[in-house]
Amino acid sequence: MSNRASPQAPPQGVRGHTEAPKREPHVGCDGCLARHLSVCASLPQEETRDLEAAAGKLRLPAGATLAREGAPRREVYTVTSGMLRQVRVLADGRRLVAGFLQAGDFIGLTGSTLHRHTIEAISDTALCAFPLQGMRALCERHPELGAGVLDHAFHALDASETNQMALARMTPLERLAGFLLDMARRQHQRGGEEDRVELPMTRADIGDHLGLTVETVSRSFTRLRREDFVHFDDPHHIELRAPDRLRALVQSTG
Amino acid sequence: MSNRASPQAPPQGVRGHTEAPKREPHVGCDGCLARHLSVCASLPQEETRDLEAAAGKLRLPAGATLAREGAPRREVYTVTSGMLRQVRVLADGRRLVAGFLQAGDFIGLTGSTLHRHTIEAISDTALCAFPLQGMRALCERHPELGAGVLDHAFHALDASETNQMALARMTPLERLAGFLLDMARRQHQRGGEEDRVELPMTRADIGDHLGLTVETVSRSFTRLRREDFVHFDDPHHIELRAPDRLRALVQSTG
DNA sequence: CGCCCGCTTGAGCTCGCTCAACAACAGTGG
DNA sequence: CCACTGTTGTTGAGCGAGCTCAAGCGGGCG
Repeated sequence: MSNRASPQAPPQGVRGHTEAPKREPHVGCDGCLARHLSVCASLPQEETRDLEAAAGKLRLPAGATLAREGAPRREVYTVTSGMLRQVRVLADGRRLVAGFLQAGDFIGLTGSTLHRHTIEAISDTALCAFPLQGMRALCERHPELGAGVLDHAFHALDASETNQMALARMTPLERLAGFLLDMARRQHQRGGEEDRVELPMTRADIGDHLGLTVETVSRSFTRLRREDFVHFDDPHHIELRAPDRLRALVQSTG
Repeated sequence: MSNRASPQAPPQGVRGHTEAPKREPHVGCDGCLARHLSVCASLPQEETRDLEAAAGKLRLPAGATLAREGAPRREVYTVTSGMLRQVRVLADGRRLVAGFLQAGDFIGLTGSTLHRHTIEAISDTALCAFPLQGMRALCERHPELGAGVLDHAFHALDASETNQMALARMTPLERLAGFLLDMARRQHQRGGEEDRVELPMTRADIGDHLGLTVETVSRSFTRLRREDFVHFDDPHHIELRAPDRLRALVQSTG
């Protein structure tokens, strides 16, 4: 066996309690913080009426489960705030975190009628929900929307292959450095500070994303800190001290 | 360093000589062996005129390079016969084989104006080529075609994440077993025998796909053979002796 | 207050990598 | 025709990076 099976997350929620996801009517795309990042951006401002009509707003507390691997899909989502993880689990508990979803990210990049991941909120999260049916109709009426979905699929594919390279051929330190740079870039796009990364997920989540154990993730953080690549007191708020030196660590092909 | 850098393939071709790719006029989709598998299948038989008009036929000898990572993209392709590999390389030579392409597979699943992979023919290969421009026009005229591309992107994404799970959390034996089963399934869809797999690629290619060294791939084959999961004399023609026992090895979530 | 969870650190071991050798084979050139 | 060379696949021996096991610390929550 290559890796210890992570202890399964509790079947529901975290911190003992599980609030049910809260549904609210959609309030309009105009003030949406994620609009410029999401598939919705492929539609001009004036043509969001159709979207708004179909959309529902959804709030998930940290630890809540949005969807289970293998369960039927009824909706697609756009994340407006917070963070979620997409998880696949083997029968014996070995876990892969396929990705972390943030504002603007799209949930529903599959042709399957079933969910391909279990999707869990890491922090308190808000989403826009669109029924699958309505989505199909919307895409026919607004081809740009379909193009937007395709574009997100292409990006997801590229990210997935980049992570394959990390998993297949890079050292723990390189994987973690690459991960931090990627998260920093994405959070900077979303208005975060350039050299700060928020990591609300646990070290186990990061490990299951990078193909490492918790211990190796922790040790790699310690090494990055000791050599002054990063600084942190709280393990969930990382300051990148030398992004360029970090980039040199990852030495990609560009 | 996690892995030895594979010696770079010769810049052009293999076996000393490199024939230039041969271009021929497209002869029509009717007799195409890959039609039912490819994006072209999303168009009804009668509406292939447009496709045929735009298409060119391309033949590559084994070892030839179709595209280089980072080079500008001008066309998309559908594979009609043979096999190719999609490769990404780091500056120091560490290599990832992102996938093996066979009849019906689509080349061009990216929104980038540049190629995301170096693409090399493993065996003699035939492709249909469509200029990028024409493709856009075709997709607007036939929305089903765009949907077909989206569907291929979804499948590629799923395959990529399945491989991520293998790379992150599975043993060499499990990775190889999963790989053989996947190749067998795909070749069976294409009319191959159910329990035979053709592996024209080298052990190094398989290693760079599964995140292993040549030696470990070879040893894993030997183990599978010793325990009668597979049988082979020629390392490129594998007979699966007990697909069900192999599947049990891979114990997925379904 | 006590328990549990998450993070970190240490000690030791194992599995897959590194290094090395060899056989089989194909292509090359004398 | 055969010696020579380079490539591919296989196997062995040994090593070290990352995993396993174990312990401790701090914070949050009941």
